[in-house]
Amino acid sequence: MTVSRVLRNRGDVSAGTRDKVLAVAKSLGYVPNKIAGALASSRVNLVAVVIPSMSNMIFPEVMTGIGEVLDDTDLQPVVGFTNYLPEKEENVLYEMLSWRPSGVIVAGLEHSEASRAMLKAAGIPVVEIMDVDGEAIDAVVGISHRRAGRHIAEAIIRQGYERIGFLGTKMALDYRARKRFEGFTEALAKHGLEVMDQEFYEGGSALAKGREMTANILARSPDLDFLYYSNDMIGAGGLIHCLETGIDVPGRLGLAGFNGVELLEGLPRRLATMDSERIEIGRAAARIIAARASGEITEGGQRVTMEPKLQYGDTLRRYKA
Amino acid sequence: MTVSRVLRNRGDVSAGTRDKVLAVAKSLGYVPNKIAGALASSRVNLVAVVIPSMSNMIFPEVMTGIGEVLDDTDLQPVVGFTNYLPEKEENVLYEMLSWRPSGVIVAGLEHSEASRAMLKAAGIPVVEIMDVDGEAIDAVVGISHRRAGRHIAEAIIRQGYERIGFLGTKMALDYRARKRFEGFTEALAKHGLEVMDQEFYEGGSALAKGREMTANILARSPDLDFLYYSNDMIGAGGLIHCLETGIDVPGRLGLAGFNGVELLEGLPRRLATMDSERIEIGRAAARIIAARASGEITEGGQRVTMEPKLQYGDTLRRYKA
DNA sequence: CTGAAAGCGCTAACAG
DNA sequence: CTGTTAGCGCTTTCAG
Repeated sequence: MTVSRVLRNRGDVSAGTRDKVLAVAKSLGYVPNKIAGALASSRVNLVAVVIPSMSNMIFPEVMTGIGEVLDDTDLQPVVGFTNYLPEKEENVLYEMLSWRPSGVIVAGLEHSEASRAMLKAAGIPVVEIMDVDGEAIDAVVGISHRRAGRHIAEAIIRQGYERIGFLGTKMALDYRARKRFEGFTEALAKHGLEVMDQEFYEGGSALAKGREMTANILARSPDLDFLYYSNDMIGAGGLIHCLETGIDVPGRLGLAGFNGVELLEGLPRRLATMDSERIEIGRAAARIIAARASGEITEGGQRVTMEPKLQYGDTLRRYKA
Repeated sequence: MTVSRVLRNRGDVSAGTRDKVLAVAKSLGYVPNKIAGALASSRVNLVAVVIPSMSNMIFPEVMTGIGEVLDDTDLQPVVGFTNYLPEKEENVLYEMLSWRPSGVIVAGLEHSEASRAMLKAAGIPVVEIMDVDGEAIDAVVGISHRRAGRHIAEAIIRQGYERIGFLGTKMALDYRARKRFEGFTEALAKHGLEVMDQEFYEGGSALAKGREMTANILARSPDLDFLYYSNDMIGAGGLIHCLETGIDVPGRLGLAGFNGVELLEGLPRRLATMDSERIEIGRAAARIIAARASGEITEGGQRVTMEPKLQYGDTLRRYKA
């Protein structure tokens, strides 16, 4: 039909006919059927976004970044949650790929063989996000968590701390947290140091857990002079504990977290942290998908490595700069 | 083909043929094309979720609830963001409805005429969430924000506070915040009281803004004896300000927020608040969609009103209970 | 510039 | 139990 041409303002149609069609369409409350359209044209304006969950404050921000840039295109995000479970990821991917999306944005570089195979076979742009330490399927955008861990360890050592404790989550499948930890201990080892005590948690309010864990670890190992937290929320909990119990921070005890969550900016003291560039990662990933979906870019395999800056805040700098 | 039957394990197929088909499908890395399937069967396992944004901590939790229950079904969420803009909502809805989803979950009861018309004409379950104060298109699940505002005002008055200040956001289009405020002032009026001073913000870190606004309003109106915040984050900022400056809370000054964000549970003192039941709202909405999509329930128009409880925390109770 | 016709890859109904 | 057939509502190509 000519109608199709009008609705997609494609091809030459006389102004008269166009107006007529538009009028009728509106009066009928006509909503096109993209399913049929997609089937016929094999073009789908959906972008699959596969992330672990929505409940940890970091992925919502990634989504915000993605949403921002897709907004300027005709692409729409479809989200799926994996709960950090590889089998779940596989299902979700299968499900989503069966809609033949224009691209896939997936968190992490660790996937089951089947997932990798599907992604490779899909023939669409795939952007793995958050992490760059590993082998990518196609494009990647993220930070090096290993490097981030090293980086902070070095800063801690440089400030003269040497009895270091680590507090983190129990998440066995959080590869990024693990890589940070590996980079961290590796850098300590280079200076002949090691983590002297550790404490893990799961579930519950991170802030409260952070207080609790900090109290625990200090009770057990009172001579620690630095606590490295795997995320800012528990770090903030630790900071609150120290403020309440009058521990001299950063003199007697230094603290650092990870993520750079803006949300904590109003605390009495700023926790040392490292920005994980979440929004920017979302934006960059979406930009790659958009550019490739529109044919603006044809090659794949782009690598975008963000360089998170260490923010000393008020809990890491022992010596005046 | 019989193949179709196997892949959807439908109809009677002999075990032998089934296995053969499955084997071939796997070896080929076959991923079905849901577009064609949907077109042929006019069944789509997508649920449209239309929310303002992902950046305010409340919608991610709603998504979590939705994701949780859809997980046990074969339904998948597709999200669209409106940024609190009615025209944007209209576009997003149009876009999503053109995929003929099995249901729509949309935040709020306020929509453009066109949006309402589309939703009504779609012939699929529509669940409006968050708010129940207004006329629904089909099903609703949420809380009464007006009632929540009244409720907290009454509690404040009961505790003997009477010089009350309000701190909130500038969001003209946040109808729910406005309804809370209306309920709040209405209840005050009933007792011959009114809001004595107000302060608004936009953008930035809510915690930091809360501190700043609290300092401002108290500088301007030092005789206020209660501050009601439109959300917990700015409320927490206010609480921190009070703790730092040594203001007696809740003796000389009472504080209350709104939302019940679990995240703040580790603060030195618990802010009075009211749980907005976000996860539960997400779950209930998804349950309605799931039940109706599966034909388990046929009638529409269900109304689920959550009853948020007032949590006194440590900043509202002046008198011993 | 506008119409007609042929599919897109599947499901549903119907025969065998 | 298994094969065949006719669409689903569009886009695309090809004639007018």
